[in-house]
Amino acid sequence: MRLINCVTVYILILFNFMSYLHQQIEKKWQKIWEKNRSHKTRDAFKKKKFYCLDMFPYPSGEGLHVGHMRGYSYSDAIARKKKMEGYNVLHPMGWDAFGLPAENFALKHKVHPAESAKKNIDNIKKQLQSAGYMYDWDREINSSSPEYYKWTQWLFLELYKKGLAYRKEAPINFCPSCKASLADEEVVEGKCERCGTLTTKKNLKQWFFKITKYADQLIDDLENLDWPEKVKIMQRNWIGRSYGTEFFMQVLHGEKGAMKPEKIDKFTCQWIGIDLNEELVKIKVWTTRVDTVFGMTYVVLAPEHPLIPYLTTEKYKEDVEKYIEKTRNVSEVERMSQEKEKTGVFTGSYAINPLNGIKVPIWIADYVLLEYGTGAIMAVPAHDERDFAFAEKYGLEIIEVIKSEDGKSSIENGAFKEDGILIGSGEFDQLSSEVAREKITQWLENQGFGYGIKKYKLRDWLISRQRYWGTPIPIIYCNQCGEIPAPEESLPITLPENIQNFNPTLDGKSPLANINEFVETKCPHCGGYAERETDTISQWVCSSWYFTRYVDPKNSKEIFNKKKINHWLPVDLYIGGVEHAILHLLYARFFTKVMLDLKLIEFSEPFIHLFNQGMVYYKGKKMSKSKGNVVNPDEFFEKYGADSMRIYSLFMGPAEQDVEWNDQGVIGVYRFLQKVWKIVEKYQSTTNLPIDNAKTMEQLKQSKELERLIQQTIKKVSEDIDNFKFNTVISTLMILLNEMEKQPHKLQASDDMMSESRLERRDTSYKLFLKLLAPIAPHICEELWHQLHPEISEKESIFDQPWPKYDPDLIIEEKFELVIQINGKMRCKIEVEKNISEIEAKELILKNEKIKKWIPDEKQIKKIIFVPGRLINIVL
RNA sequence: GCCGAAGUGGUGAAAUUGGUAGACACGCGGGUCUCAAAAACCCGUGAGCGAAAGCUCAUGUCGGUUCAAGUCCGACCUUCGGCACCA
Repeated sequence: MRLINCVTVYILILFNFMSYLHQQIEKKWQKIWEKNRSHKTRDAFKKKKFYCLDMFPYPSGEGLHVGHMRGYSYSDAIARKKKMEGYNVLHPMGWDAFGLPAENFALKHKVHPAESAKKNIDNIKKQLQSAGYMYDWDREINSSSPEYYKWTQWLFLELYKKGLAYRKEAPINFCPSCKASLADEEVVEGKCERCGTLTTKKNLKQWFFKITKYADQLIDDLENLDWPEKVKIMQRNWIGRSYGTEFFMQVLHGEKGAMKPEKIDKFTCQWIGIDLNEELVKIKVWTTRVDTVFGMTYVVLAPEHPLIPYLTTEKYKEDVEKYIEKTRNVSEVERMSQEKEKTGVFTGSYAINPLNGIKVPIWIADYVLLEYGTGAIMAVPAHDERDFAFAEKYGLEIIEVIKSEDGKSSIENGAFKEDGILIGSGEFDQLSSEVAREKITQWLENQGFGYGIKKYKLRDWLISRQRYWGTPIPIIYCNQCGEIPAPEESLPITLPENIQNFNPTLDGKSPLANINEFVETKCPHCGGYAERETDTISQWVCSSWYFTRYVDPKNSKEIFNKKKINHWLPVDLYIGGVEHAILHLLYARFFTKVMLDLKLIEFSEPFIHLFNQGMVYYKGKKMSKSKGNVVNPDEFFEKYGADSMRIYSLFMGPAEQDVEWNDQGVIGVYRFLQKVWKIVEKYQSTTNLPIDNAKTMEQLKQSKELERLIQQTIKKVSEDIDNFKFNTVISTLMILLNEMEKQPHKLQASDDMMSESRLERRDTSYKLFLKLLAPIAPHICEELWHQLHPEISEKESIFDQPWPKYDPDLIIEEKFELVIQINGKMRCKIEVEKNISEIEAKELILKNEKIKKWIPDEKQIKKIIFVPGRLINIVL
């Protein structure tokens, strides 16, 4: 009795000693990996490469939440599997540290943004390290460090030299709360993307990048990318290419032609089509429906159209001025929210339709936008619903010029918008819309009135910000020499660090404008007094090229080494949230195309394969600390370990789908890992037991089945990881583990039913299992791997092991359950040989008692359908 | 308004791409161990009827194609994303 007690105590101690202590194991291996520099990537140009990239985070004070972890866990698992498959893997991480969020955080907490950024980076880095991701920290980059932004400035100058960076005065989106200008892409529903404040329009002289020059390439090259279709569509829509016709119309100011305007700047002239050399001014309109041109009954100009003062007659001057004043004060959102009620005012002038010489009134209305097309439209109320609504309200003429092919169209209930057959269109009558568009455009071209042209919704990218925390724009203004780029050797133009007040100013200037030591400089040309540009560069520019810097992050001589960049890029797999579908991904593609044109690189697209992981919700909402619904991974790391967290974040649901975090869910995978631990421990303790003792036929059969299951698991896990189906990867491994638990005996060479050659091709089930699990649970697998291989040193990692290959011969089942259906309903199943023939199957089932019960009379059988390897269906 | 995605147990979800609906988990119920609890382990778990074998119903709704539909086709409903007076 006492002896038994002693043994029990001993076993208990032993058992406790061997239990799964995730905290110890994870810390242990994180240290060993770091010590051995296991995650360092070396340039091995002959080896096949894999560049696996996460969207770099901005160092928020909130730290990481489990939503971030989800994406990182996917990429880490893939990177690890690729490593085991023999690829040289580049898997770096860095910080998108410049920009408004970081600056706003710093302002709120009254610290210097550089300080808070550093603190936040340290914290997040610690979190990433305790998750055990295999980032090569030697390649860490920080977009706010001078070593980095030197090259942001350098790229700016390269764009400047190419004429792709320019300054102009324009009405730009302005956030009154952030006190900064915003790019179109940063305005969502008329609100600031970051803080949600309603934006206003403000006229400022600003820097732009000529992204419109690449509009066609940016659309066309989407074709060959392995990206989610959704993102491609969003980009296509954002660029918004449409094909149409532009033509000029003569203007009658009262009875005479209108005089040409005196001062309109070059940009605007180009935009709206004013030729200052001509005596009389013309209006340029653009349309995608030139087939409806005979239905034009008026012309509309945008309220900001510069020709308005020259067109408005004395009689209407007051009305027009009032209307323009009114529209100016209406914010974007109000303009949209007014139920699209159309308003407008007549100018008193007329335009002449070049097709039929008919004069039509020129109106002003805010449903026409200056920034799109030419800021002026031909209005065809019969065939455009907006024009229809406007014409009805102001009693303008409606002339029908398109009939549907069946002649049934009617404009009584509104505009007929579809294509059809032309009527009342002179020589173009009876043509289809499609043909008419071509013919009419041709006619306009021949007469010198117009031409066919593409237009885009995309506008040039506004990159200046009136804020402190960003890359200074490397431009100098000299009274004598004008706008001068900073000389390359003067880079980086450093951001002054010792500054008291980095609050944005109200007058639309950057806080840098108040720092004389920064502003005042010498003109690189004449040596005289000059001033620096005080706006900084939007952080979206920093992140438009960061993926190239990882290949050569410490190079101080050039932006990156040519050989390295062309070896490693493009990125093979890019993982991040859909929220960057337009902004970041479009900008990064633009920069890549520019860098190609600058001959810096030899590829035209940055990211071959893009994957957007779904968002993690908590209590039905997006995670946000301010709303108090953040799941902080740190406590879960402590309680369940990084491996459990990683597995659960992959197990929650399909990778591309949004999921809801459930605190209970992680328990399931924690139990799974405990079971893994226990089984391997148990396996080890039975190592010395002679297998032959227990060798019965039943066990042999079982071990053969287990062997088959292992092979099937290798296949399924390998394929599912490649297809991002991690949720089923995990369930497959759970199934295998449950089976292994039932059959704790080992598959060994002494199992004489296995041929020698087959044994050579496989490892024991436990080792195979660990390899399959390793990419998603690296710490526990590394630990158990070493326990199973006491002979190897800590330097040899399970991740240096080759990824398991399955044996196709071993997968095939010899028997299967044949499903017997009657009229398509499953009635019973019988176990049969894998390759049972149709005739054999029929014979077999008709003899079956259960089936006989369902078929009282064999003559009733209409037909029998046999699906080999699956089922047989009897149709009565 | 236009474009896109999705609707399956109490919950997260699987489903060989037209062939056994609900794998794998969470939760819940019952049990073992314990003085007790926790943990762990075992059994059960779509709904309805039945003592049981078993049967019927069930993948947002209504139709259709098919021997066979969660999967394909048509119409509709709901939810979530994106764009939004883009001529």
